[in-house]
Amino acid sequence: MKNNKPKYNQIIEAAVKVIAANGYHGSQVSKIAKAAGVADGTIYLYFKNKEDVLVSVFEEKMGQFIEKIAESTSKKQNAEEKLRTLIEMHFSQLSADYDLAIVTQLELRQSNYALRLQINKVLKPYLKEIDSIVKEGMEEKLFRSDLNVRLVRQMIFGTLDEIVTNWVMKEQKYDLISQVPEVHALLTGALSSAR
Amino acid sequence: MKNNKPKYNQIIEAAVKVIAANGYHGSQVSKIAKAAGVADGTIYLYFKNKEDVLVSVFEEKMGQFIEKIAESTSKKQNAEEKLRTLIEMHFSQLSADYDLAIVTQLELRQSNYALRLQINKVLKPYLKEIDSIVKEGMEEKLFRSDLNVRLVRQMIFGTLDEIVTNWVMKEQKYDLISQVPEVHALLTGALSSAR
Amino acid sequence: MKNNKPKYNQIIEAAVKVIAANGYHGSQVSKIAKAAGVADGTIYLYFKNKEDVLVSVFEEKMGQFIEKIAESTSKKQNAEEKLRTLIEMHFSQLSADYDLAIVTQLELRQSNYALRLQINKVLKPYLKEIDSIVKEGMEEKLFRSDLNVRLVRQMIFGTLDEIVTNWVMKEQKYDLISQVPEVHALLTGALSSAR
Amino acid sequence: MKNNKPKYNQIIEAAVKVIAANGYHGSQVSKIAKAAGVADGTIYLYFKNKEDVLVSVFEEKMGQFIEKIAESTSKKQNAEEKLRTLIEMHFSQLSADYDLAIVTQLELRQSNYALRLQINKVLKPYLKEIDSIVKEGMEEKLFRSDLNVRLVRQMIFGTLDEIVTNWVMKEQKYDLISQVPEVHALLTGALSSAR
DNA sequence: GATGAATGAGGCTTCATTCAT
DNA sequence: AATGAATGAAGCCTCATTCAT
Repeated sequence: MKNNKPKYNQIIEAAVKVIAANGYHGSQVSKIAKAAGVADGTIYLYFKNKEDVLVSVFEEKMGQFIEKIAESTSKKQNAEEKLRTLIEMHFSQLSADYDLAIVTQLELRQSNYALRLQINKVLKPYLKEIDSIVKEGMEEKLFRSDLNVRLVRQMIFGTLDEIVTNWVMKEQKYDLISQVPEVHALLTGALSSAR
Repeated sequence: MKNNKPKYNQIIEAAVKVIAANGYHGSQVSKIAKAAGVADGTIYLYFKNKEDVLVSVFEEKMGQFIEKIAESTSKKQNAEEKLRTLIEMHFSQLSADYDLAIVTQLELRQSNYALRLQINKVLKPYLKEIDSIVKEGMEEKLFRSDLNVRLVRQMIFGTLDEIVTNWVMKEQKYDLISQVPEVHALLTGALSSAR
Repeated sequence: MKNNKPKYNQIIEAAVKVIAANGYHGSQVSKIAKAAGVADGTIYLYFKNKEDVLVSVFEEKMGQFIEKIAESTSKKQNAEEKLRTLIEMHFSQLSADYDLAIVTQLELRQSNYALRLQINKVLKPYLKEIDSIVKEGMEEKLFRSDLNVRLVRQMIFGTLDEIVTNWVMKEQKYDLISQVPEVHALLTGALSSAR
Repeated sequence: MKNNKPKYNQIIEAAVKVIAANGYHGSQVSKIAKAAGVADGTIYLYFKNKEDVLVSVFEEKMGQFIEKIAESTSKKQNAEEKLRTLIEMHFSQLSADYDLAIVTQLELRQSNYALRLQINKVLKPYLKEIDSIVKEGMEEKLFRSDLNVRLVRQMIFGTLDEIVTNWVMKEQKYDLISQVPEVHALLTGALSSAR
């Protein structure tokens, strides 16, 4: 797919860099085109409009992001390990690509309501993944059996998201990955059936 | 105070309504002025510019929001009760003013980086309030003594914020306040020293 | 007259200072009012509108300017002396009041066509004064008898005006009054019947 | 050059016409664009902002104006002839393009201080040209050897400028070119070494 | 497929002037 | 006579999108 549409990927990569460097409102189509080494009009051969570029950035990047997390968690044996892996992968991937972290945590959130709905659609599989880990944990009796899955998912995602956003805004002045054990302990503590 | 600056408050109230109805990007100064029943230019007698109106909306509304929470929690005897009250007040206040919920959870987040920094400044006291509840709980031995206060605060705020945002985006199709006990159970479970 | 309308004169004096300090476009009515120690609305009790303030500044200041020149030249015996006195007075008065020089040479020229026509009207008596000196010089046979009075007046006024404007724009880095003899020599050279 | 930048020149020409017809303050960008037969935004492909359009009008037009004068004077043998040619060219060029005369003599002078400084920069070569004629005349002993070149230049430019401005304001009710001999006589009279 | 010059709608802000007190 | 809060018209500029080449 990448080799089939080299321009498409050039534009996606350029968009991430340009948005990370200039912010959402400073990322004009012409700037992205220039960074991608194509003409302005070429963008419109591969994308319906500017919003489509941004949605696609999110789709491509978060698609990979989520895929890798799912892949890693699937290798783990129980819900607690899967949750730890999910946190680890969430933090490590965004740690490894700071441009992407800026774009997903700060810049794309400045988009309008329509784009935000699209973004939510892209996140769906990630949220489903969290849901199934929670359900699995309940079945495994690792987690309390009376958990409200939706609320737990919102807690988990809200917590991770808030932590990463703070880390990005603090300009990564501390290490994100080293927080994994504590975060894992907090979240399993909330869910745990052990008392 | 309200009677001292009637126009100022008219404009703030109008801004909330207009932004809730039209979205951040659909809220032109002229629309806010019209809704407030004043001339466009009058806005600039009370605010430096459009951004200042938006910051002030957040300051005024979140100021009251936070103040009421602090007031209520201060009447409670221990950290667990304080946390429950904080959750209760957070949910009930936004439940009671759906326009405000739309504005704070969805629309004002579309603002530029500068405005977002201002918003963070306004939120500071709320985050401090959470911190002191956590610390109090640790002193009271209700919470584990080895908690990382920053992480816990990010978990609590991230969780509440994500829950409310989802509720707003789902167009309040379910009741927010009835979720308080479960959310409180989850969070205290995460923090609790009891095992 | 000054004692009869103290506010009127306060406003005129304030206008000169404000325009000299802030430039034509930086001199809002409210700034002039503040400098004069009156309310904005008070300006409109003494002047028809802002343009009327500016015209009046010019009228009052240039009225005095011209009057003093006429007074001084009238004491001189012949056209050559009168011309020297006119140059001397023109330069010395503007040298003595740098604010006024800025206002008349630079700032008020940025006004619109209508105001400029008013300004020309105010200058009329000065131009007439020049005319009569030229005519007197011709009668006295000091000047050539075939002079085109209009052209000569334009030469004299254009020369003095250009010299003062340059001096103001150079921020009075040299002395204006010491140029009088040379300027007088040039102009009388142009007019002189002696060959 | 004209064919290389057709839009650029269309806009310059349109600006002269629009300013001559509507005055400096009545010349909105949209009016200039319409007169040039381009979209408003097109202006900004060729000019940084509105001020840049006006500066460019002056640069282009006065550039040609000055070049033609320099070209003509260079063919003359002595300073007196050069001065006559300079006056002739100054008057004839502005006579031939009344729109340009209105723009340079009346409208562009209403511009702000920044634009005026730019205008002065453009005029520099013209003033230098005058200076060198004066110096040449002194070397040729046609002019007095003790002339203050700066003052003489200010006299010459101030005189010509005042004459043209009056002619424009009088709506060209008389012929400008026929005044050349008299003006030349006056100015050479001022400078002449013959006594 | 690729280009990039051209388009044109849309909104924040200033400030001279008014008028109720 | 004096105030000053309120008015509201008016214009520069950006930038997503198109389309002739």
